[in-house]
Amino acid sequence: MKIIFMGTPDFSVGTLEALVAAGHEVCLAVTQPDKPKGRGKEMQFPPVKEAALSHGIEVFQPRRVREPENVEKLRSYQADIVVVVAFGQILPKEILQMTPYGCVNVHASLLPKYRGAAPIQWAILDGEKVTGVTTMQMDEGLDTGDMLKKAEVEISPQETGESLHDKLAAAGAGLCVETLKGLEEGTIVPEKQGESPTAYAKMLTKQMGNIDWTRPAVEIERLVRGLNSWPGAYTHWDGKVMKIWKSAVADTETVATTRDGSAQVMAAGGNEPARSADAVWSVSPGRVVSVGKDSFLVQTGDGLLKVEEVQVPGKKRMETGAFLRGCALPVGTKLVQDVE
RNA sequence: CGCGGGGUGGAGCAGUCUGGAAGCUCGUCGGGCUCAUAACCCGAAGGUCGCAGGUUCAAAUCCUGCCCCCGCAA
Repeated sequence: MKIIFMGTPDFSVGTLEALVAAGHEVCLAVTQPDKPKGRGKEMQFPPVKEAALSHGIEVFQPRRVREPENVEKLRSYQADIVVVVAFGQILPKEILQMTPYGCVNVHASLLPKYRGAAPIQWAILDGEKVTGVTTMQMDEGLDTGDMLKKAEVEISPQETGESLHDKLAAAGAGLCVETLKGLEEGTIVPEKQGESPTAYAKMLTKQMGNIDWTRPAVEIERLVRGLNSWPGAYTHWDGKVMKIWKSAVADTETVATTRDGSAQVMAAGGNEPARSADAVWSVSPGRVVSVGKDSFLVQTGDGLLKVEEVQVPGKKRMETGAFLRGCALPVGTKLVQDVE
C-alpha cells in the first residue's frame, strides 16, 4: 500500500521500518519539528526523521499538521492509508477521512485500557501483569476508535518502562503489518471499544518521579521500574537529588533487628532466628534503617525498600555497593520528598 | 554561547585552593585462622593521575587548548 506515516519518538521507528521491510511504499514521513535538546541546546532530529532519511523517505515537519495548506499537501500524495504511531498531534477530520483506508493507529496498550499518552509506563505503575498493543481505526476521539487487532505482551516482575517500551514497539510493528494485510484482504472485523476501565494514562512528568516515602514499598518499587529510564524516580538526600534506578521490596521474613536496633537483611539460609522487627516499623518513612554491603534499606509507609542502584548529580548510575564504597551513608539518614 | 558537577590501579572515592614520596574503602591473587564463611588476620600484584602543550629545580595539583561522562533546565 501507499502509506503516509506519522510518528515522532523511538517507539514509532520500529513500525516505520517494518512497513518498509514488508514492501509497502512509504511516500511521506510526517514528524514533529526539530527541537533543541540536551546540554548545549543543540538541535536534534526526531528519531522518525533519522529513520526516514536513512530509507530515503521524504520528511515533513509541520508545526501544526491541521493547517489547511498542510492537509492539502498530504492529500496530494494520494496515499491509500495513513499510519499513525505516537505522532504527538491531534488529527482533524479532514485527515482522518482523507484516504481510502483512513487513519490507523498503533497504541501501546490493550484498549480500551490505558488510553492516552503514556500507556506503557502506567501499566507498570498500576502493577498490571499483562499489557499489549492495539491497532485501531482512528476517529475524532482520543484513542477511542474501533479496534482492529491486538497482541498481548507479558509484564515481567523485573520489567522497566524502557524494556516494556521496546517489547511493545516491536510487537506494535508486527501487529501493524498484520493489520494492513488484514485490511487489504478484508478479513478484519473492527470491534467497538467499551468504556475504559482505567484512568486516562496522562503524560509522564519529571515530578512524578519524586518518591513519596509514605506510600507502600511495593508501589514505590513499581514507580522506580515504571519510570526507568525516563523520567526516573528520585528522592533528595543531603540537599541533592538521588535517583533510584533499581530497588526491591525487602522480604520481611529476612529482616531482623540487631542489637543496636537497626534492621539488617539476613543472608538466605542464615541461621539467625528472626527476631521481632517492631523497632523497624516505628521508624518514619524515608529513613535509612540499614546499610549493608551492596544495598541499603529505606522505611516506607508499608514495608522496607531495598535500594540496589542509584545515581547522584555529576555521576553515572551505579550499583549501590559502589556508591557506598565512596560515600558514607549513615543509618538514620533521612531521604525526603521535597527540597525546600 | 542556558546553569552546574566530574574524568586518579578492576569499582567507588580522597588528594588539587596552600606544587615537592600514589592515599582510602572494596575487588582480584597468594597465605593464615575457622566446623565453616560473603567474617577476621598477614602479604602481593595492578595506575601514561582523560589528551596535548606551557610555567617550574619539581605538576594529579598552576596556565592554555581539546576529548569524553553526568545532574539541572528545555
